Amino acid sequence: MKKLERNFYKRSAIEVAKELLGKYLVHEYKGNKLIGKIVEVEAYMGIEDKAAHSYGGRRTVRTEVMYKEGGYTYVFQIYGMYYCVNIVTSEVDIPQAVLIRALEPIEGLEEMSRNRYKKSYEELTAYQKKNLTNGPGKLCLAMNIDKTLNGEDLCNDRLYILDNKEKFNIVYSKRINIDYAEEAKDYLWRFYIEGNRYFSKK
DNA sequence: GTACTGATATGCT
DNA sequence: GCATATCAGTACC
Repeated sequence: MKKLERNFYKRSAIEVAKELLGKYLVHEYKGNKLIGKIVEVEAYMGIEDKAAHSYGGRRTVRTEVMYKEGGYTYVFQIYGMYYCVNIVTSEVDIPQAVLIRALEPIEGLEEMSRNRYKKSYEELTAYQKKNLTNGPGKLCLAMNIDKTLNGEDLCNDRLYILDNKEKFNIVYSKRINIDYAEEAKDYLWRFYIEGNRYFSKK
């Protein structure tokens, strides 16, 4: 499989979001290689999207990286305890991003299990196995993604995405937990792979 | 399986 | 001060 290149990311968040489904997110560190298949995403369309951190052109230390060209990560901390990973898309000064909401664990399950529960994979209950990476905060823990990876270039070798040609149906639905976003909360900007058991929520 | 609660960084008013 | 792009633990079906 081939690593996705810069041009893949330099399009609107909605286009990139749909095409990210089924692709492999890879994190290499300290001799570990963790891989998860992207099964659920949400598009955040920047300036015009009330749900986006960059709505109305808001620009702070936290949101700065979204103003870069596509192909970088935007990692932010939420509720004081958890991280969420986004993929920055589009061009410079167009602050769009795709939130990764769920992964299917592919490689490095033992390491993911230790990152999440401090236990080996064999010791996990069925419930814990299913919950390894099926939510934005959970997958960050499992993949060992934190603030130090904010602004990381996905065209490097530390964190990147592999292409994958797989056929599946894409389900369109409303985004999660953005009730404050008025009319924007009803936009169908959340996409997931139909029938995959590792997505976060109906 | 659902319902409730608490943890607490960042940016806004 | 207050709200948020969340999750785990507990209690109860």
